[in-house]
Amino acid sequence: MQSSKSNKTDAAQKQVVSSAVINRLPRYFRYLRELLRAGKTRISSGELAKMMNLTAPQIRQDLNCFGGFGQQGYGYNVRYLYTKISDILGAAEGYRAIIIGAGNLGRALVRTPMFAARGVSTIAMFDVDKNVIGCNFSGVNVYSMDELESFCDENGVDIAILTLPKTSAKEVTERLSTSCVRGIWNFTGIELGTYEHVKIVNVHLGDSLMTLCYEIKAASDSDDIAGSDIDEKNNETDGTNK
Amino acid sequence: MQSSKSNKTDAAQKQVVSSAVINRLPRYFRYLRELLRAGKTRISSGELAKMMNLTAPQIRQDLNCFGGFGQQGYGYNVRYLYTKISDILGAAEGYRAIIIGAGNLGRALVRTPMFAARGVSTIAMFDVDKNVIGCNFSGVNVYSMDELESFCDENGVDIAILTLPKTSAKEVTERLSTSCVRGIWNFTGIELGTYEHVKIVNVHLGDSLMTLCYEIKAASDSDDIAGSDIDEKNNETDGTNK
DNA sequence: TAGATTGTTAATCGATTAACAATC
DNA sequence: TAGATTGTTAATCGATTAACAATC
Repeated sequence: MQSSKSNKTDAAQKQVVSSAVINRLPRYFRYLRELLRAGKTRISSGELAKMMNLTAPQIRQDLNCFGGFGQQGYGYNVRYLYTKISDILGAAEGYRAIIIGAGNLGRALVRTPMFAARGVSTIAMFDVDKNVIGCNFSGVNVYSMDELESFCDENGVDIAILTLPKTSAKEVTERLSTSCVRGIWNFTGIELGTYEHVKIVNVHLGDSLMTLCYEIKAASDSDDIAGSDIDEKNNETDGTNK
Repeated sequence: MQSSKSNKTDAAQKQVVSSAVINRLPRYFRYLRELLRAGKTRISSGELAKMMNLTAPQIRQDLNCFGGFGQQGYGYNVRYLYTKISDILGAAEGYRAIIIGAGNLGRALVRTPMFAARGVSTIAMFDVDKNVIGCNFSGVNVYSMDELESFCDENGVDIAILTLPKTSAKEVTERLSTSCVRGIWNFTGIELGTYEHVKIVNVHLGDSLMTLCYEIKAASDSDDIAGSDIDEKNNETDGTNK
């Protein structure tokens, strides 16, 4: 059923893929999973574009950065495309993650199915609080921070999730930078600097909150100016945080 | 000390400000707050550009969408610029927020200084669990979901923060859509649809996690290809989630 | 075959960067 | 005044959209 022709994912990518494209991939992943769940087997770029508030040629351009995943006259096979996008995003790598900071945020995260859905397994939590060390949340044990390095070495940890107080974030990052950890998912809100062997992705919840405040303000501002349509065009976004 | 000349924030903006610019504003806000904290009184576009991994003309262009905040030969007054950006983003509006869902995530959020730093006050939490209703977290009371509409009406709630299970998200959103609430900050990971009078900003933590997975994978891929510098250029970002 | 829809090139649009006159 | 740095226009670059031939 699937085109056996030129599959560019196996070969090196033609050119550097722009970050505009990369940033859309997790959204494709999300919508495709939803389609899969809904039992849809095929989809055209036009249909998907309508769902996602994009244009059909944009979707075709994006996907063609990685390979010819569709079929002329047919469209895209949902399951096939989903697995391809998963591969591109590294969801098939089976990354192992630890959560550093077993407070409310850490506990909230460990319970979500988000990790499993993306091929990431949360194998441990760490904390400094003796009352929390030894506890178990959703089947994940809390270890002492003293065991951080040895645990990482022994278990081949790929990702560290920082849900600890700002004050100790920098110090912990330094410790991680010399471990086998390859990525840090940073919820502390502070900048951690750059490290050669560790990728850092920051979650700036405050930025997101401010975006909401801005949109509320902009909406009421344009209400005030009777007949004005300033910024109304922004309303046609789907509210996704870019 | 400050230029008394053309201040465009008071008047209507010349033209629609692009979303590329809007999305950078919370970052400016963050860096300026940091500069303020560090006691810096003035900064040039060049200095700020270096800090933020942008270019100087880009910063000047961005800021000039809203007004002439700087002074030739001097640069920008940090405090003045900070208050201007705050105003543009609506941090001076004094928005009132409620947190719907007093689980771990809700409790983690209510404790952060994020809200106060952005002029938002969290005035209540809501939950369906009788064991949680009546509790108090960081000085914020948990109310029954039955009281949602009446509380919003009586207290002029602007923002609802959804930290409840996916399953009830849609129903609660419907209820909110006919209230005075003007913005929803959605942590549930599902799409809530669009409403005429309510702005929705989604926090897709899963997307952010996938970005990290992609970067880890891309880094190890380019290691594999000896001598190749594919995608290495992406390393010069500051890791900020766009 | 006819219809549909992709993959891909060319055209357009928008955002970033360069340059420089204005001016503090 | 001289030096510095903004505000702003013009040039470049990159991303999106339009168009269409290829082909399932």
